[in-house]
Amino acid sequence: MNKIEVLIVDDHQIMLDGIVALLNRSKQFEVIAQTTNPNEALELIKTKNPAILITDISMEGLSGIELCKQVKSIKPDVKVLALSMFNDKETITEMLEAGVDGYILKNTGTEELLNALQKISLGQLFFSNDVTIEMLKTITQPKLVQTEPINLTQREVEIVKLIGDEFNNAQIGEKLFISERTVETHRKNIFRKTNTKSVAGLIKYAIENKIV
Amino acid sequence: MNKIEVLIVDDHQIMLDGIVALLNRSKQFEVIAQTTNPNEALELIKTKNPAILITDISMEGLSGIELCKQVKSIKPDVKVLALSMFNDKETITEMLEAGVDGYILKNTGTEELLNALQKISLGQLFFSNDVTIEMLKTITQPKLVQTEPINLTQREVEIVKLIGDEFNNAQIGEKLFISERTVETHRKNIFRKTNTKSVAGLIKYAIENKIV
DNA sequence: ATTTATATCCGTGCCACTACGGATGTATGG
DNA sequence: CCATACATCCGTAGTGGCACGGATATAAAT
Repeated sequence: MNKIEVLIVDDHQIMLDGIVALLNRSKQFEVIAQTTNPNEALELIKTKNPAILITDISMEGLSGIELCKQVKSIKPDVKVLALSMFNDKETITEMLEAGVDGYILKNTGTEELLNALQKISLGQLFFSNDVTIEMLKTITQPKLVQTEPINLTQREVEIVKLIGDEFNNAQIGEKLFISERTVETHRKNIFRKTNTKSVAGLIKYAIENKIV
Repeated sequence: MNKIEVLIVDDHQIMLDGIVALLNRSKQFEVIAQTTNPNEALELIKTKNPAILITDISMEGLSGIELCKQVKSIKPDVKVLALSMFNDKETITEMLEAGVDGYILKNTGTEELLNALQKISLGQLFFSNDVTIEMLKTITQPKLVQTEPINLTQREVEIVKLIGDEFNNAQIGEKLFISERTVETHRKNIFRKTNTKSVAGLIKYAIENKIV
């Protein structure tokens, strides 16, 4: 059975040595190249053609995010595993957009790294638990804000939504089984409450408050 | 070593039997109760106090989503693993919001189920690869819209901004030293180009495209 | 040279929405 | 019991925006 060929880039020499030593003990993976220079890594990928690239995220010269994007554009089949100290939402989101196949934190155990490499080599994705939790927050958080600061009554929120969907007063009346006049009154009250004076302002308010 | 106690609810009897049989062979987990009725499941959780609840998502009477929410509110320590046939974005998002600890697809292998149960019992999260891919889409998709092209001319963008600032046509005309009629024409063209028919839609478009 | 996109301007008529000022019934809470 | 908030409804008057159908000038693209 052939070993899976891995390329590692990390501008911290110690970290780099550590990972290399760890993988050298593995029977499944083989480090075919290593570098502290991300630009050099890009060249190595072209020439050495590894199956997996393990990359640090914050590096001088070329960030892991940029590196990942470039790798994916020139060699889409190369799997990329991001290795980071941080698990902030922004970095994670950017890495995901860059098309990363896995993202693990540097403080996680060695078996986590091997686990990740295994999954990734099978074409699956792998994310550290902490990273998954952050992803979850990104997905659910916007929805949580929704329930917080709304002065509007339930009925008024309904009206706002329908206004947002480009319905006019008559149509809204039909949908809610109320008179067009009532809709007008709600509108009036909504504008007063939201301190807006046109549909433009209202929609901005609605979007800010996640009503639409 | 004590076995981890599991409660299973699935309104498909065959599926239920299958999972129970599978877990009965496991040395790590023990099925302490099973039911096809989600409402009964809720009662069983109160009385039997399992460590993990495995639940189907689409069930008659009480959906897995609602069940999860209720379980988490009365017994926050009970871990919930969702089992579903589908991996659509909406269901996944709803389950995440309900506070689920894991989500796997019914077509995945048995070792995936055991894997998930292990992780979850350790307080971690577990999601099937397909589910993770959907989550990824949810995170990255909204950002992709952002980079989409803007058909509007410079002048039109100015107008849109001013509309967003709640100015009427006359005021916009004053500010830009053009006739109110010209503003109206621009408006007309803007609505056509953005494929919107009211200020509401326009502002939504403007916000999505970062014009406002 | 002609088409296309842009930016400017104009008239007319209609209707949706706004402003203003009411009214009624039902909860909820002090 | 009364005040308050909410949801419902109505009339009148006025106007802002929309539809439709034009026009002119400039610049870039074909």
